Amino acid sequence: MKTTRSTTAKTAIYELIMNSDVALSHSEIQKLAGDLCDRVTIYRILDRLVIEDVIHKIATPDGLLKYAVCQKTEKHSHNHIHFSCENCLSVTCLDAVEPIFEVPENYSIKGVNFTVSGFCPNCS
Amino acid sequence: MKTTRSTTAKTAIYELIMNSDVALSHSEIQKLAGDLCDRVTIYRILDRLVIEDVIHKIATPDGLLKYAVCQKTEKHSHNHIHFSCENCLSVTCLDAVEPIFEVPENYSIKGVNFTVSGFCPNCS
DNA sequence: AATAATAACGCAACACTGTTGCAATAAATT
DNA sequence: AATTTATTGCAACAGTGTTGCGTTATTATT
Repeated sequence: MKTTRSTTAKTAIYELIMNSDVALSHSEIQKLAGDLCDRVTIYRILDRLVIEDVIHKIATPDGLLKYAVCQKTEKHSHNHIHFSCENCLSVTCLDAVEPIFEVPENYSIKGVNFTVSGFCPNCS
Repeated sequence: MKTTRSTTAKTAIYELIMNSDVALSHSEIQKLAGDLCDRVTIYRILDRLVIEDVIHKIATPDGLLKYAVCQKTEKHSHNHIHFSCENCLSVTCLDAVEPIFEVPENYSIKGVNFTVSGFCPNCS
């Protein structure tokens, strides 16, 4: 069977995302990582971390992908709101807030991606 | 002042989006439009239609941008849920459903982008 | 209806984002 | 230490979106 290995690049990138208070895009991670590894490797590491469920992917209203480690509460939930600042373009997880919604019963739900945009506390 | 003009390409593209029951991406519109106009023109027309507030932009969980004309109810609201099918990749507006949520008061809200993903009625 | 002003267009070129194949490297197991 | 193979780097490619500029076509004005 296919196992997963922990490499220097993978741990370093996980640390970057872990220690950031905003969600990071691939290009932001690339800048932060410097010459840690090739940019293709960053893509592959991000994919793996998402599959391993230690980070999650967020699409901003402009279609840019960002990655964040969410606070794991009692049971981990991706069912929370993200805030996307139109001014500084930062994306943050609003872990405390859980949206309430319903969909028609013939739809089956596998995941949610809720993003509210506007101005964050720093930019208001 | 800068005025807006109605051209054949613009009306045709608006018709395409209008008559589609799912949200359309740029490339889908390009295929449907054939040799109606250059692909750069499609980008510019989409931007204008969004600014004119007759269509709205949706980011799928994979960061792909799609465009749709939403049903205008009594007062037009972009504050509804979109459904993104993981199988057929279609995006539809669930106009009837309005999510309930709260954000901390130091955030100011200008827009929302709520996408639920899973399997649509056709793919369940 | 002809003219003038300029929004919109086509084309070419570019920048950014993400993917794939393959040989080389390094992590985990024996 | 040797073996297995997951992971990496590199090169090349594909898709997505943008910009500049000369030309075309829409709209308003005469």
